[in-house]
Amino acid sequence: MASRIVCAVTDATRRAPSMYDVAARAGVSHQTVSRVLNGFAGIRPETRDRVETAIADLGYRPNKAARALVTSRTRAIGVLAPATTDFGPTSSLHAIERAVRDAGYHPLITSTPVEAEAVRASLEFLLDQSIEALVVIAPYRVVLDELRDLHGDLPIVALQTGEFSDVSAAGIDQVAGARLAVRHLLDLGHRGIQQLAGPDAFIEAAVRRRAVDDELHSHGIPKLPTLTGDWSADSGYAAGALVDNAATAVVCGNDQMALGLIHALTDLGRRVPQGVSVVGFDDIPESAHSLPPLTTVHQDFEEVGRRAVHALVARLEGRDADDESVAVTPELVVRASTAAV
Amino acid sequence: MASRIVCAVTDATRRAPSMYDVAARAGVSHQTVSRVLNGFAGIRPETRDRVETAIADLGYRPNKAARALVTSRTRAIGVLAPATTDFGPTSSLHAIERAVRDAGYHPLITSTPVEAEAVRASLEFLLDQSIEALVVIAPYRVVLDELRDLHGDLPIVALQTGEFSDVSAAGIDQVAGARLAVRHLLDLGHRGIQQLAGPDAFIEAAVRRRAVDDELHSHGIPKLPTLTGDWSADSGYAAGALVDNAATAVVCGNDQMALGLIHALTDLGRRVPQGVSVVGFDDIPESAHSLPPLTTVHQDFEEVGRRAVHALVARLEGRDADDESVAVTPELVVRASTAAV
DNA sequence: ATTTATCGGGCGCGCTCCGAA
DNA sequence: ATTCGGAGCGCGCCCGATAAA
Repeated sequence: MASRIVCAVTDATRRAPSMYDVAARAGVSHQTVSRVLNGFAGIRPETRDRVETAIADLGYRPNKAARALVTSRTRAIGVLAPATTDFGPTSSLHAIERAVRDAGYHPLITSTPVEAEAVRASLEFLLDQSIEALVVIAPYRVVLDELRDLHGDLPIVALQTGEFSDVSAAGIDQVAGARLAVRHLLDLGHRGIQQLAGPDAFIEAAVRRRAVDDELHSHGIPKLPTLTGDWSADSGYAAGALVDNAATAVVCGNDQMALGLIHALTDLGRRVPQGVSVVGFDDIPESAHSLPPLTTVHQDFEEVGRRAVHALVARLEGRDADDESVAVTPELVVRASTAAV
Repeated sequence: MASRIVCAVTDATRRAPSMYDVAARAGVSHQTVSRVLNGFAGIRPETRDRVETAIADLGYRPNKAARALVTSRTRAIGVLAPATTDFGPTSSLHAIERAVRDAGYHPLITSTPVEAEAVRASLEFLLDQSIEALVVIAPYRVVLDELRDLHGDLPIVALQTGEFSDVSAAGIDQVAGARLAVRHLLDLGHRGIQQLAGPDAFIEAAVRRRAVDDELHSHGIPKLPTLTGDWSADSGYAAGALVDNAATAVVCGNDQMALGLIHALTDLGRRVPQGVSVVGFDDIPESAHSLPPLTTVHQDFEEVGRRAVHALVARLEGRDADDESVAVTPELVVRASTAAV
């Protein structure tokens, strides 16, 4: 009893109020408080009122840790996001966080540098927080490799993984995108079509690269050496010097590289689109206002994020996901960086 | 006893192992397990080994909820980030998350649409998770308004708030940035300098706008009507039609608007920089490769994030923050969108 | 006997669930 | 029809126990 009193005094140093404090103030038992908190039926309105005002008066907030402990549920869904400022992953991230929240779960986001070590650490962290599921924005091979070793019973969904199939995935239909870009160039009469691809460490880059090659090949277009960048505008600029003389068009793995490429081409005295047509991939917001405005393959990253979460939550709640792997169809946005040959 | 057994059977359906399971397997008490877990001294190496292999064998992970419950500490730091794909906030976000983690805390990120309702909801969420501190990427007035009503004893730091002073803040020295931009133009001989500012709802936009005005005024430059955009390249494009005929230079509130503006100007037959010089703000990665490459005020968003976290953690741990409000100095990056008049 | 190293038992954190009043 | 008491979730802390020196 003495300790109780001491405790009450110590409380002056602002300990968070507990259920019992609320109960005491409302003149009910802790159980009744719990009931109104969790919206159970069978509470007399008057009692409910008393409890609710007590809650308000005390500024009481249920302790999530205690709840998680007893229910052994956290309702937390981990999100592993690459620590980049790229438009794609970032758009997806916001959409994911939104969708997770809307589904009644708590997103637990980790932004992770793209190296095995860091990915592993982030995964560890998320596991430590006892997440109930995981969504991975995983354009990188490294990330997927780490995922493989994961504890088996954690529902996982991955985004933008190309055709990777060990875990359920959502992404853009890269083959369709590549087709869109190439056909557009073909329609314009181009035959000297070169590719500036993203780094192979990105699964989507590889898929995209192959899809472009295939499409080119199936139309009997002779293959020019494939250029490779690292997604950055700088690398696109560097690639500019290597564009084949026979090329009248270049299809780029993303918009940033396309922008850099156009810059380089211009510096080199080759005009876009008069001399060389350039098509990008992604449709970042700046692309509409580059000079010339960039023709590109639009991808709805937010939609990808949303669908991924829906599939995951469906699985989590036992509902059958309509489809394990969801592919969002890209769209070609024709602007001024491409012209008839 | 019977229930115990039922429980043990039920365990086959994979309940996470507890400390007691580890203890049993290692032939020690739970207390000893706790000790090795928390790196206490006074454990015989041999005992420690036994415990550690038991942990590994079982794949045991301490239950954070239980720990949080008993220590009444979460080591979680909330991060309120705007749900945009803008370069600035995004860079800061990653830097913050990194810094928080490095300081031994857990970042709890919420990305939040920029409206009072959503901000309030995010704040509620974070508070519910009993975070120990909060870092807010708060370029918006709405966000700061919500912050005011917050429970008093939560350490808070805000980023990119202009000169806001109710909470401790970190940001770029906007006045210095504005000065850099204006002086550069002045040095180039410009006298007809117009401003394309960001929306007033963003504190930094307002600060920046006033700083530019002040600088212009103090040099006796006549004021041309200030244009306003919403940060987007589209709004910059729209503003292009409104550029004053007397203007030989425009200083823009960010790079995206500058890009849009240049696009519009070009469409309108005014060349950049020959006809009009344009300077941006931020130095987003694309700016180096726009045509013409953009002269802009570089801001180190990551540094801002890092410093904010350092200040916060210092406060959290009782160490005196060296300085309550930290300002990072911006740099002018001269490229090709500005030229002598 | 008195210290020193090593270990264990019990209590309670705030909550939800179960059975009883 | 409402409300209450008690048990226990997994863990850390306080204190006491044991063996070693």
